[in-house]
Amino acid sequence: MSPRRRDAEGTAAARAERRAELLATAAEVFATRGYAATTVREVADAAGILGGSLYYHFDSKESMADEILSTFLNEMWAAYDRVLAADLGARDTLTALVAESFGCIDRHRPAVVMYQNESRHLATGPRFAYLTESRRRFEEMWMTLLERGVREGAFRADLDIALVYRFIRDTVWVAATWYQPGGRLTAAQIAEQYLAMVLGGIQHE
Amino acid sequence: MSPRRRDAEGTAAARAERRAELLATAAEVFATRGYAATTVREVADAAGILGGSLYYHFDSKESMADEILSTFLNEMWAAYDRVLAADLGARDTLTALVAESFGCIDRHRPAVVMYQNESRHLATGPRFAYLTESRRRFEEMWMTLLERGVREGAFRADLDIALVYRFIRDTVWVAATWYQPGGRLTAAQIAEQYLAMVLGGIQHE
DNA sequence: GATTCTTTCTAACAACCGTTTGGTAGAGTA
DNA sequence: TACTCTACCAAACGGTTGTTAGAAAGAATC
Repeated sequence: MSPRRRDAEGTAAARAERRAELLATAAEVFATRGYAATTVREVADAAGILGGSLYYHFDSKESMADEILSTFLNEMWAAYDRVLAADLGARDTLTALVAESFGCIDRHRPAVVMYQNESRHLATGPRFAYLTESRRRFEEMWMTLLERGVREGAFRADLDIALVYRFIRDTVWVAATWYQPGGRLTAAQIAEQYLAMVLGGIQHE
Repeated sequence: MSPRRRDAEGTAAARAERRAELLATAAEVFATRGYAATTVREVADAAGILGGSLYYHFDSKESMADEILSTFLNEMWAAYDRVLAADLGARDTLTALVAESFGCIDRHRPAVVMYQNESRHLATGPRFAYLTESRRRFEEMWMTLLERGVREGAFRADLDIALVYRFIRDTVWVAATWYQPGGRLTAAQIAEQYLAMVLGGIQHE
């Protein structure tokens, strides 16, 4: 490994770090003000630079959203795949998936908020086709799990599976809009309470 | 009542009807494409007129959003107030509130979607202060109900009330994003399934 | 049939948007 | 000290935005 090579790697690493820094800032602003309503000048402001300077690091505003969302989704699916590979029973799989989901919210809160609010509009463009594909795979995974759970006798058979799927999906992810890392409850505690609710209901027996 | 007066009332009614028509169109477009991302020309297109013509009926794009949201919230609170006035037990009150909520989604789906997606950003302006007030009152109502339910022994006491509140709030309203009037399930059927899940849980006993 | 009133169109406006271009300060290298 | 490269600034660009003013078409009224 030549010195020239090491330098190139050093600057590449520094560059990637700055990118990640700017993306974190952008995600925060996009999440709080909304992607369409946010100007690149506002993102730059929050990062302490001028609007045009962002274009040294990124091709476009859209490519920022792209990188934010795809990074989050890749990590999410890596976590999900680990759970699925463990090959647990339906109930334990659901528990683990929910726990991982709240973990994702903890680590990628602004990205999850963006996904919730903007994915439907963004997904129309070909660049964001992976959003639609992720959504499809997500639904397939959960529906298969819920059907298996009913077959195994772990879940109630008198509920509409498609409805249960939507309820679980929505409640889990919408938590990103109010969750505060470092708040009263940790992501793990919220996951625990959430599971107690979803599995057992809120009614006193 | 003079003829002149009757005419004035007639045109005022026709005018209000046209307003409502345009607002329904606007709400639909705002809901599907997002408020900030939607141009007034797109709204006008959907209504079959030109962009500038909208300003004969409305002061601004913002005032359209205002009228859409306040109309929905007024009707929602009227329904909620009827439920609260009936003075039922905690469990029946919750059931009735959830049913009314899905009824609101059925009648005001685009407005509910808008409220979900945009209220946070809009509420920063003084014109939309009622959004914040409605949110506060909504939380107060639900928290009071849940606390009463625990006291009465209707609801489990081992759950975090604030979390249960958010859980119920979010799942109910987020249904507006996928609910289709005239679809496989009616609003009442969804409410029924939803209540079965929230009250009893999805786990087989 | 002339007049008025209602609703829409035509045509623009200033402001703002995402983006580009060319320059520059400063650190690293020789 | 001279050169290079990185990260940013300064200033502008064409296009789009919400919005406005005046004209025009058509129905209602007299």
